[in-house]
Amino acid sequence: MTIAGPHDSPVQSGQPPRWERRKERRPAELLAAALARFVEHGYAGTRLDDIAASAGVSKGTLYLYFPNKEELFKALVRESVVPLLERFSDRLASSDETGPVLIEQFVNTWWLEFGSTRLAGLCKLIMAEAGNFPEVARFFHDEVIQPNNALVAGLIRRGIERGEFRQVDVEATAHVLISPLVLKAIWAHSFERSGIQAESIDPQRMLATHIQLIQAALLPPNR
Amino acid sequence: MTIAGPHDSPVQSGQPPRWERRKERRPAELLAAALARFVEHGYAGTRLDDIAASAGVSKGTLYLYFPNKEELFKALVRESVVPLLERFSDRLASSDETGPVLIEQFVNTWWLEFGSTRLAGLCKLIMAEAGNFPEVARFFHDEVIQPNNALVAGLIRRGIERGEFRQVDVEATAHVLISPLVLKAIWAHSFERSGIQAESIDPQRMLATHIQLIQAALLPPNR
Amino acid sequence: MTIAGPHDSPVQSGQPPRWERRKERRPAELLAAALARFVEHGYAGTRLDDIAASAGVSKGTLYLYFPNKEELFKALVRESVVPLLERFSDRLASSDETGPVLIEQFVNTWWLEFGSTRLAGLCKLIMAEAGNFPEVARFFHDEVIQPNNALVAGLIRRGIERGEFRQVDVEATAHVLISPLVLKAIWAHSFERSGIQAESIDPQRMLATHIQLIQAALLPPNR
Amino acid sequence: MTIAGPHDSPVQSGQPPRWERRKERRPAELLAAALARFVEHGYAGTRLDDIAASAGVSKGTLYLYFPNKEELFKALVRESVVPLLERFSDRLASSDETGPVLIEQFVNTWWLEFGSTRLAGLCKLIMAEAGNFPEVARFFHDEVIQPNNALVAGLIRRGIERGEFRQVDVEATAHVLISPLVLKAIWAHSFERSGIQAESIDPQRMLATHIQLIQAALLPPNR
DNA sequence: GATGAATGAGTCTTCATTCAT
DNA sequence: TATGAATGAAGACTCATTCAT
Repeated sequence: MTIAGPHDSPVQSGQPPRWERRKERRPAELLAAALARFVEHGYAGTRLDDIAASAGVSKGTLYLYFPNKEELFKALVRESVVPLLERFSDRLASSDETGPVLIEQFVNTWWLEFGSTRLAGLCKLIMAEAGNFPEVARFFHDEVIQPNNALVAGLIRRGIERGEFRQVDVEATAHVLISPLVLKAIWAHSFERSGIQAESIDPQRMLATHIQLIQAALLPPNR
Repeated sequence: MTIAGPHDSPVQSGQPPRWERRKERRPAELLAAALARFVEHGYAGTRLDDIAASAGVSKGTLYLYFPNKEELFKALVRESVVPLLERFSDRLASSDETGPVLIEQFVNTWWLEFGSTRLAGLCKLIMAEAGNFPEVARFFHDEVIQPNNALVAGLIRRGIERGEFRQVDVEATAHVLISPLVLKAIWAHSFERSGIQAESIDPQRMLATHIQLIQAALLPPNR
Repeated sequence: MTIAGPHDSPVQSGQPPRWERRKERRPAELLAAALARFVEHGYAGTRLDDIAASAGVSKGTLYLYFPNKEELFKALVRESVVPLLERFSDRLASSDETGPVLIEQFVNTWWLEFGSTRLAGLCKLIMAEAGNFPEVARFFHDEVIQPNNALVAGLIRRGIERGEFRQVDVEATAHVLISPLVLKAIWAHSFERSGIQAESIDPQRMLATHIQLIQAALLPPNR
Repeated sequence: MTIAGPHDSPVQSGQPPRWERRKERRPAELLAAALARFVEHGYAGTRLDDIAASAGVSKGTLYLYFPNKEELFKALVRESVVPLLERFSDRLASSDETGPVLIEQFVNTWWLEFGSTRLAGLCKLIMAEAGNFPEVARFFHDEVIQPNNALVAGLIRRGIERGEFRQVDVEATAHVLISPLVLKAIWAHSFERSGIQAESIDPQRMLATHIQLIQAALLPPNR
């Protein structure tokens, strides 16, 4: 994450540059604190006081970096989205593995790098606030969900073209493929956070099954 | 209690009365209005004034039926859940169709009777508010999600026992089977509500694909 | 207490008149309930709902007899005051006992007929609400307190004239004489109501001492 | 904490700041304003808006110092009581004057330092609200009234032991001695505040008479 | 008359935002 | 910069009052 302050303070000569970096990191720290709070309590349910406290600064400091709560929220989404975008595309697009292997890689990588991180809460958050912040929802959809779907669709389409997968509705299949990942990630930030883990299934176990099922489902009717 | 639509008072011609008594129907009307508002704006983001207005009553009237906002919310969940519980279990459990057909029936019925209704928003709502209302989340999990999972798991297990399905991790497969349904239902109340329907896939199309895929995935390896 | 309704319902011939009296008594019952509530919780702290409930009628019924809360309160004071006015004056003014005996009679009678009754709470109530209802306070002062003081002052003045008491500041002495009675009566509706009775002194004991002290204090410097 | 008068900010010339920090003095100022308002209108009849306005701050500021109206009220009683406690005890307990002189001193001091101050209204207030705040009433009784009674009882008992006073019921006499003081103090915050001063007697005049009477009443029967 | 459901102005309380320090 | 005291608009909730039944 590369969130920089609005001003780059001129480094005093002789000063150890390490301390300057602290100031540059402030906004990112604030956004991290905000993400955690927003995910847990929702937008309206989160007080700026809480965000400030959990970031270890005073309430007023937030206003040095963000003009108001709404902009803080939007910045949060914007900045959090950037790293998501760069994660998979390159890696998977240029891989020369076979379709089934690519699917396995995608599922595992997605979970590892997104589903299991606190960023997954972002997805829940945005869905919950879509009614209040349509532009944010659109932004997230256009920048994250749509590309992600396209990526998966690409994998499947490539597999079909190569004869590794049977003919299916590519877009619909992409949705089906992604759904268990997304839902499990969201789940982790709602029910499972609230101590409801009894019957909850271990993600690895579910993902392994999911991979097997989807691979079997896509097997071409060869022979 | 079935949550009714809002306000259709058969006012006789003449001067319209400033208000009228509807002790019986009121609670359901209020809950219906509350559901719509809560789903759209979240718990904290919804004003009681709005709920009241959208139910066609004044603010004070809400307090005749519910002691406060939180109890209104809990009542909403409680009352909405009851009809959900009775929907599928009986029908599917006693069916004598084959496994693949049962799955198709389940998916279609689930979508028809839950996923495509406004009650689906309840799921999103509760997930969003799980952090603020753990008891509500637990209630919903115990009364709706868990039984639903068990129902699906039962279908799969029966299919395996009958040799209609191959051996799989039953619970994990149930999750995988349900996820696209749930996510699509949630989706409908977030992104798609916000006018983001461009790339959105028609539910029927996705569900049809989902059914095909899961049926294929569960096909026993015989022959 | 002779509180009558605003309308005297014409007695149907043949009807047992006892039942009609019920309706006539309504307002008095309502005022009695109101007095108890107002004394306990103050004017603003008392809900009309409570008064109605404690009188065994519905809220709306109050409005059949009193136009609003304030008028109910004023009626309460007005009606309660009437019996107070007639209590002592005649009896004591026309007595031919000696001064010390009259004082003893006054103290005991006052306590018996006013201080120990629920009407004593009225005094506390009016004092508490004097800031909000100056007219009521003035009314009570002019109709109750002032005459009462005058009565006591008259007793003392007569005693002095007869040589039963020594020369004193008559009005000031009247105040001193009445104060312990009033304060004890008020006390009974505040601290002692709240379960604070531990160190509280039995009224009879205090009054007996009070009588002795005031008699001794007024003893003429005879011999 | 001594409850201070309201607001005398030494604003420098130039543009007056919209508000200024006074973390130290604020609580006392707020309590002073609250006392005045509560005494005049009672607890329920006082709006926090009014207290704030009369303290020269905004409504929200009250909540920086007190969590809610009830706690503000309790803090008011608590803080106001402390100075009362320290007023008389030391002075009178260690005096070596004779009994009659001590009584005169007590009456005059009590009036000067309590009865004639705005704190006297506190007594009326607490009596009026005893029904709604029993704990407050008990606190006030235990911390103020009871010690005060004990102090007076001590004076009388000492006088009896020294032969300066005749044998009397000590506790009852203490009540009788204090009553005119308390009632006059309460009076000043009810009827006399409402412009009913016509027939009201000057406190000095009444207290002088009270002192004479009680001294005469306690005179030992010797000689 | 009597009831109590419905109303809405009025209060308490919260919290995003400002600004003196 | 950073702080946190102060603000005031907004929202939850109450309750005197009205009015359909």
